[in-house]
Amino acid sequence: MPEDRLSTTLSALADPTRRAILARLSLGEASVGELAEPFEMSLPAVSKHLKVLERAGLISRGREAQWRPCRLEAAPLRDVNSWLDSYRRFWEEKFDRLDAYLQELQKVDPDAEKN
Amino acid sequence: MPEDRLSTTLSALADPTRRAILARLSLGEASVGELAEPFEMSLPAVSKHLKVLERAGLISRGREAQWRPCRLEAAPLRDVNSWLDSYRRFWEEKFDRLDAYLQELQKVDPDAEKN
DNA sequence: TTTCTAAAAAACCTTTCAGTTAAATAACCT
DNA sequence: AGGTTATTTAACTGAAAGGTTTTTTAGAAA
Repeated sequence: MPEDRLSTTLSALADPTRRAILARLSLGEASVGELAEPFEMSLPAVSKHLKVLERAGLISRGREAQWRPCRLEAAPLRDVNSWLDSYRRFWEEKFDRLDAYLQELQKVDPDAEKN
Repeated sequence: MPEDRLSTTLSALADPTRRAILARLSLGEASVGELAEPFEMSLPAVSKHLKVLERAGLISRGREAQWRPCRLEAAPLRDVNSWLDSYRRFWEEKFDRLDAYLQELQKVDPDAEKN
């Protein structure tokens, strides 16, 4: 159902195993077996996770003999980042307000932290 | 089973209806009915989406008479942004390579764009 | 050719998800 | 009290997610 690209990307990222795989791939190419090694999970399960990542364009796969080395493809992450950008001001604003509040506290009772 | 925060956030965001709700809330507080209005979807369905967003900490809800106004809470988005940060160099690197390629093209055939 | 290894596909199971309709809550307004 | 409005809860459905084991495919090596 989530036919739009951003939904596909985000739901691919919404799984800790898949994020761990991406983290591993950020260190360099790896085969399916190498990627599966840290997980207490069958190989086909990892293979499925890789297919999800591939469908989302987050990885690509080559062929070398009987291995299919995976590599990270960051373009969809950039798209997530762009989407996030339109909300950046909200968390920055929040921080500013907290900052202002803390300054206000200091003004009213500069020695509060000593108690 | 104890789902990590980032996974909860990302899977909440992986739905276009929920992202549309957040986009609406970025314009200001709104009641459930107001939020539901643009969608061809029953009200309980929207109510469920709101519960998902609330569980993810992406919205908070007040009480005003029979209305429950929702407002955007951006902190989890900041966390997504932080996570993304460690991958930023990958898409920027990619861009650099494209840039280098384009410069190479110009060097080899400086008049290509005139054709 | 046979055999080993890497990976994917198939078939299946269970849980979660996104939606529905119908009923319950809660606060306001006569 | 009784009725209207806003929202949630309950009960149900169908489809998708995430895992399993078993079977295929593909290439390397013997």
